[in-house]
Amino acid sequence: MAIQRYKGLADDVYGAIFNKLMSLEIAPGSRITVDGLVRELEVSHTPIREALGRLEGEGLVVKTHLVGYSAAPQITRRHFDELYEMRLLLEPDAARRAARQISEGSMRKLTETAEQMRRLDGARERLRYSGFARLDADLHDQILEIAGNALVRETLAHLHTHFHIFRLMFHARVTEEALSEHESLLVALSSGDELGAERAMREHIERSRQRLLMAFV
Amino acid sequence: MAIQRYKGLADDVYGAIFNKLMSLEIAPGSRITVDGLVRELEVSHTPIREALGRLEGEGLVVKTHLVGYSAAPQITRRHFDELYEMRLLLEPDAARRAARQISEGSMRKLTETAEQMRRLDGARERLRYSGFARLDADLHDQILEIAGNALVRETLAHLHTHFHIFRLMFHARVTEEALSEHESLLVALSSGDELGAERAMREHIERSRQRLLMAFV
DNA sequence: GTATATATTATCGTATACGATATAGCGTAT
DNA sequence: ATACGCTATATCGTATACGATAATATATAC
Repeated sequence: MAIQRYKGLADDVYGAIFNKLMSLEIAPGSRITVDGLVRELEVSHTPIREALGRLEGEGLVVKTHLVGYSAAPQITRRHFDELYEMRLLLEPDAARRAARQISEGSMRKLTETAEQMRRLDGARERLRYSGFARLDADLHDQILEIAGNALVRETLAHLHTHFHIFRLMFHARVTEEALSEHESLLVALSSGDELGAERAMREHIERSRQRLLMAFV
Repeated sequence: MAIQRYKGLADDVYGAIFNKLMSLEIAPGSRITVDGLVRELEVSHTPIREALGRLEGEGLVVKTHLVGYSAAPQITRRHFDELYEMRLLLEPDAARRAARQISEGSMRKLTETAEQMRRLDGARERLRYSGFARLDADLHDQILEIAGNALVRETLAHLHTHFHIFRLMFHARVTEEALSEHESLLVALSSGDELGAERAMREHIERSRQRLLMAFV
């Protein structure tokens, strides 16, 4: 992640609201009153409105005139499908590029992340899945970084933000399968096998889609 | 385009600043003072700050603590390459899907847009290119709409916004070539030729890239 | 008992005032 | 002549006060 310079009090407020949204302390679709935040965070209206404006620009909150702000609604099945369709277009290609030009340092970092995920195996169920989702996102982001297209990387990170709200809802036992899929992917990457990496990524995303899909039933 | 409900005065301010950015009345990288906008638009600080916050969330302006807002910097060669790389991953696939399921009404609307572009041929140079760019964007957006993935469509529309600032910079004579490329694309779409549409779209984007690339020299 | 109208409250929307910081211009010293 | 430091101004950042609108609750009439 790129370092961010301090952008004023509104920046802190932004982070506070962002965390509330990610942790589901503010449920999707529920209202967000600025007076409530004024009392809770003990700052004035202005930085709060500015932060909410930013969140609106990013699509995490919506605004209705003379009614106020509310958290963006829950992800729908349609969005879910569209997101995975888009990932399948972008990420396998990124994996192919990554396999072509991966450095030793990047490979080591990637392996370490995968190791961390494996170690999470014994942890408590709910906590485990939350941590797993975060590390999985990190691993995918690392590959996109190696692939080199910052635009694609930022776009997916942004979509991931929306998606994360959704992911936290489920605590499916998905780790073991995903671990072996990551394994195949990393093997292809380290050996510079472009087509293998592309195929492994595509399969991993398709399977991930299937695993999460069950939650919709 | 989806209809938007009125979101208050800040919404008008947002539109005003947005237009200034698109028309290059505010140059990329130049500073935007809120007091200046207060005097010019004759509204108070609050709606202006809220609008700037939203624009920041969309990445069109950047904020520096205790310095203020400024328009996002000019697009770089690197961004340009990344954008086209991403378009090549997403749009040919969209063209393929569109060819599979296009309706008669959509096809008619598409043809009409292409006709409009052809009629622009005689207009004054600068005006022509500006209008051409807008219609070209519209045509691509229509195809993405037909393809059905709203997420991809919104993402590209968003990137296009950034890109538009850049496009207006050039007034290259690119219309004639592009017109025939659109022709091939529409023929493939109307005949339901999936692979042909995909190929035509890829070629169109690649050629568009080459045409604009000259401007970087 | 239900529906409609009115009053009250909560919240958004806007404006203004004050304090803090950075930038720029000017003067002085070397 | 140049460089350093100080002062002044412009702009951001924050807080508070007031007005407008919508949602809710209550009371009255049918």
